[in-house]
Amino acid sequence: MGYDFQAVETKWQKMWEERKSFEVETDPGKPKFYCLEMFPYPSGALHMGHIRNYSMGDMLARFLRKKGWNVLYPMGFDAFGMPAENAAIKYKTKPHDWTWQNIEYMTNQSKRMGYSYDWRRRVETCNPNYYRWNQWIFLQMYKKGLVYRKSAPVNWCETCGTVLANEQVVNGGCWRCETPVVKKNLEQWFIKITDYAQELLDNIDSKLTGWPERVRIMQRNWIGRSEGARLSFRVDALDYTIEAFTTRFDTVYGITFIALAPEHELVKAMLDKLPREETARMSEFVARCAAQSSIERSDAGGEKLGFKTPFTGAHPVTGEPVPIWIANYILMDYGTGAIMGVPAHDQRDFDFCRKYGIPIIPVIQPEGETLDGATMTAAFEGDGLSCNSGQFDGLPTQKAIPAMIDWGEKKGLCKREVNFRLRDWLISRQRYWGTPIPFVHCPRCGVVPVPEEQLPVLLPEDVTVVDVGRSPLLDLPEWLETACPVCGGKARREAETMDTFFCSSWYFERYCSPGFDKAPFKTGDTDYWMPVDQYIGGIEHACLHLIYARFFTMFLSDIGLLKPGVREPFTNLLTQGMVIKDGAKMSKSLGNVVDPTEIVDKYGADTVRLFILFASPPQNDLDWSEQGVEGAHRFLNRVWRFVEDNLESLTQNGSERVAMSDLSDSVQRDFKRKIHSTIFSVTRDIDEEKQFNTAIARLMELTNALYAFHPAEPVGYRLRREAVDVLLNCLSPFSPHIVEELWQMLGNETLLAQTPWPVPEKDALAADVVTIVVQVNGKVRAKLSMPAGLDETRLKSAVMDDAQVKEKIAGKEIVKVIAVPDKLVNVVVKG
RNA sequence: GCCGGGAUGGCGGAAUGGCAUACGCGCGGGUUUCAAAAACCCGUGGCCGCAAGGCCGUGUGGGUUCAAGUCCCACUCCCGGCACCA
Repeated sequence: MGYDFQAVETKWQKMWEERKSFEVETDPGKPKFYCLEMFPYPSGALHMGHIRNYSMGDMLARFLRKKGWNVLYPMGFDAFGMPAENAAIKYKTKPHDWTWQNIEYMTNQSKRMGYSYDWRRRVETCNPNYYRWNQWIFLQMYKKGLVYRKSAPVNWCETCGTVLANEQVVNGGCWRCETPVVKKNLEQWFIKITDYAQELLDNIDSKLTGWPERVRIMQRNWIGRSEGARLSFRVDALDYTIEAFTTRFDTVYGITFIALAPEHELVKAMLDKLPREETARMSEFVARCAAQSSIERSDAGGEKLGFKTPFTGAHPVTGEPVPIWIANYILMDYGTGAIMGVPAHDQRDFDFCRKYGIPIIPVIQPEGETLDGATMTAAFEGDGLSCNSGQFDGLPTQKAIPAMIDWGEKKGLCKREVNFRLRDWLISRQRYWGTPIPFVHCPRCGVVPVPEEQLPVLLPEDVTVVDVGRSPLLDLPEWLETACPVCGGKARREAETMDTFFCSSWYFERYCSPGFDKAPFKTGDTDYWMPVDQYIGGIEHACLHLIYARFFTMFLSDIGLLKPGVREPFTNLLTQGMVIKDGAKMSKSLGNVVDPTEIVDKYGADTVRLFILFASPPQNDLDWSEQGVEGAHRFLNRVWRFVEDNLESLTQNGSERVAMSDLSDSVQRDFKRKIHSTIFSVTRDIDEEKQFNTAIARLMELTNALYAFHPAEPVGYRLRREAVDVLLNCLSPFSPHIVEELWQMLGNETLLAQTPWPVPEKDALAADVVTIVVQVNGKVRAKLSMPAGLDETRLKSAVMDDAQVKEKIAGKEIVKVIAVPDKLVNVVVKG
């Protein structure tokens, strides 16, 4: 059916490649535009979500090229990760082989879609020429004091003797043997991303103005800054000072208990001091908390568990003894792992105290109420007037907070502090298929970095993965055993690898100079290309990837690799919605997956690209409909047929334009206007609104107008040729192959991909005649054709003189007449 | 619970406070055909009416305005994020 899209698409893909149409170079003489999509994991094949993402990016890249920008538009693969290890076991292959096979397959899929990437710049993160720079950057971070080791819990299966990723924990058990998963502490590698928390937060307001509001809010919440004070409780019996953070120092007089996280270091010290029986009970409680999954622990509705210790701490202000409890709802990884308990003004503390019979003392009274600790049914967390708070009684909350902290600081009772919800980044993974962490464990010198000149620490490729949990590196003594870079003695390599988010935090800088072997990238290239002007990808990366990449850019700028002005990697961000079918996200488990390759075979890449951009605005979810695909295909056939059927008259009438001023026939003038208003709207929809669906709708309208226009004289034929030129030009970013073929059929020797984007003629945008809507009391009563450009007064009198209008308002008193030039007149009447 | 976003024909969706439903899908009718496919043409929010025309209509209830899908207030439902964060 229709045109031979197979032949056309293959022909032009070959042509673009031969002519190197999309290869770009750093050229400070030209204005640059960096258009980037989130690179895929090479899982086997591109899915519809990828196709949607890349069809948007390619359309923009092609559009911007035609607008005269020097466009960097690259593609690569985020190629390390656990699925390769699973696949290696399943298919009895090697992660390396499986990954590279997928990379080649997916590259070919992309080429078949006609995406205009500069393929010379392809980056694969599993390539040693890439990951050696991961290692190098990691060492720079180490030098700057941003890398540290700390013991942290991992999911552990006793039966398999392995570490499990969060996704491998199913209902609290191992995904293979169902053994309950336990937390086990391991020494792990961390990066101090929290050093950048404040800048990461500040730039959201000042620099990320081209990002969707929703992502900015998500990042703000993720970073989670809160201002407050740190205070301390002296525990003489243990010669220890408990530190706690609070945002409500104004409630300090309402403290009735102290609560520690079960993992708090003081808990261990207590165990040493207590009699045996007490120790047993306490250990048992701590073990019970530890057995709770992190999900149970962090469930707001979950039961609060507490254990009263025989110790007390001194109230920071009054010095009175305050009982110390251990509670499951206190988290070790936020604040200090200890809190001041103020049940009257914190719901969690309130629930805890009601359960365990701890006294409740209100220190804030809401307006028009008097709270009584004995009868309260819920904590009061709002603002009110302080009470039971010494000299601060009667102060409203918003004043009490700063006043009491000022006073506390002067007296040495507390210290202003800012806390972030953002955690340091745990980057070590107990896995094989990743970037080896460039460190060596020496029995004499400790943990020492591999010298830069010895990089890369190569990841052995010829390995057999037998068990997902156990890294094969541990069974490769020839790789594991090495010489200590400091003392030269026998030492062991770090066998853990980096989180793959590390790889994806700077790949866009690598694209600027992909082959460079002296540094991660050439500064001259990044100075020109960075930052990315338009980034496109899924919303699911709103917090992790998009924060890590921002942090990397700040760091690389701090060490002078990126110019100081580049603090943020992505100026504009577009987050596309999911591809939905039958009401759910396409997924293998639901069996509603549509394979892009099959659809491309059936309808061609041009059709798929067009449908996917037409079916919904970019941010929305897209409902997959094969009937919709047929509609898009029908449209392209209509365009093809028009050119083919009228080829003779179209080629005989050259493309020199007819000026608006030379047209007198109203049908011709309207048609000319349709052509130019189409250019205007399509340009605006793509460039400013990022509403690709409406841009395509306008092109469909132009095509409809083209079929409806019947040229009679030579001027008409020239106009029709102008319309076809504009249509093909504006359609080319969306469906690039078919239009290239039609363009050639029309006798052009240039590539449409390199033909400048059309500019609308100003005088072809203004209308001669407009339809004036006439309303009576806000209801449409007539539509009148009027010459354009009448001012308010003349419009009013013209409308009021109209016989039809006179009839509608006959016998009624005119109260008021509102006129909007070229649009509408509303007559307000009474009676 | 908190923070966002949303709700428009049978469906996807369109509408700088100014003609609600552009464009596409689907559906109905027709042309062409031996027949079908493809293509083309016409119609397509609901109700009343032979018609002209009228009334109603953008989740619900109020408000502002000459005029509200659009702005304001309250609510319902759906989606997303965060969630015992001290």
